Amino acid sequence: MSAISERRERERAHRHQLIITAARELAESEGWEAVTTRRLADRVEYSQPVLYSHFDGKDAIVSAVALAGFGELADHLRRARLAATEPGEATEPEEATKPQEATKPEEATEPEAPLRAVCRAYLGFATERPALYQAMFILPTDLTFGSAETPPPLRAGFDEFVSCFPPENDRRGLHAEVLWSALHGMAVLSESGRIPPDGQAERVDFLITRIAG
Amino acid sequence: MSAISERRERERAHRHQLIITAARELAESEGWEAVTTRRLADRVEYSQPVLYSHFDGKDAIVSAVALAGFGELADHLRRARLAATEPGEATEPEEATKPQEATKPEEATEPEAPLRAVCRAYLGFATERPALYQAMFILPTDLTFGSAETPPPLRAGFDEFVSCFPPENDRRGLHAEVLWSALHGMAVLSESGRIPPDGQAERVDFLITRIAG
DNA sequence: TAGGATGTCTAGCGCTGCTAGGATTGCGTC
DNA sequence: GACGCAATCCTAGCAGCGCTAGACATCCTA
Repeated sequence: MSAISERRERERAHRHQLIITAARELAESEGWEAVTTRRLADRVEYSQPVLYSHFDGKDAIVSAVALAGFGELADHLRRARLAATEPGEATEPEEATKPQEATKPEEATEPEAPLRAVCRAYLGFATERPALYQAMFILPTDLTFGSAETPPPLRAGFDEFVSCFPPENDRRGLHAEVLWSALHGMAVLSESGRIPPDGQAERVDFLITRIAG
Repeated sequence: MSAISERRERERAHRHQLIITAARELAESEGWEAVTTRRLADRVEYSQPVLYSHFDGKDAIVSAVALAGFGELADHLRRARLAATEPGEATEPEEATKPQEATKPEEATEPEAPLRAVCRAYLGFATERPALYQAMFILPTDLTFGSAETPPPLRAGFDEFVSCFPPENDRRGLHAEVLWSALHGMAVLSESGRIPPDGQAERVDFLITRIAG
């Protein structure tokens, strides 16, 4: 009875992940308004009620996608930052695929290189995965941020911003909050066309010179 | 036939405004998810199809509320800026109600006083009218921003940010974009609890010192 | 006063998120 | 090896959504 229930639990976990993946793919290809419980059930080849045996509702599914997104974002930012601090000395087990926003080698000598790399990586993440970013920051989710039970991935991303500032800076947290706010604002305002999307590089340059100084 | 059709057009315009006002009030008291076409029709004491004789759809109603919001925001920012530049010399026809975020008199001598006043006014606007702000920046609307037919109120608000920087600054536009982005990011991230809402004042202080310098 | 245009409402379509209740499957026990 | 039970899954349906076709009433014009 043990082995059997173990197998079932394994299958259940697999299906749980399948739902999350299907929701994300559907959102990335057709937008979140196309992600309905019926279409999602169709895609995972189960009936609608199965979704509700895994999640409390649609918002919980979006939250699960968003949570995975925060994990990816933290990873993305961390790689960019490490690649910009000490090239070749990264503690990563293997090379893996370097983020597209990796800074050029000569920039690594500048003190604000990690900051620049993280900013570019953040905006790159937002523009390349708009649906995922939307789930993380715009759609209503069940995720709680400020409290004790905040999931680790949510903190990890923010910590990457904090790590861009020297440890002796006793207002790192504040600086990271403002930096994050500015980047998020730039991401969503340019995505919706409220500021010209072309000027993103110029804006982030200006932001870095002012924040880092 | 002229007087009659004029009266009808007047009534129609009045009802048009009534719908917008009702939608806004309903959203501000119960949130946008409570604004359904049925409830809205109930509130204006007409049937549903009447709404569609005034607007192309629900999004268009939200857009109308948002557009009014942009007008109010521009006005709000302008008052704050003028009150901070030259107290008593404002070209306003009358005193009217001064915005709550008006700076203290002694701040008016500082060069970045208008900037500070506008920033505070902006964040005050966002926190005091969350539903309106949501319609303007988060909900899907029909409004177009970057093009030639962009409604004037949408430009007016942005221009207030530009006016915070000296005319000889040839990168005012860029600075305004970054400033706006940062404020918008702070507004939405603190509203959703992603950054602590309490630290807003500290953050805006830091932002101003870095942006103005 | 009849005709016609204008304006409004009733009723309903296809969709949404979500759920109750029954059918089916497969394990554990006698 | 057959049976009872429990877990699993699906069919069918609810209330509500945005939106609209077509009937009805109302009012101005001739």
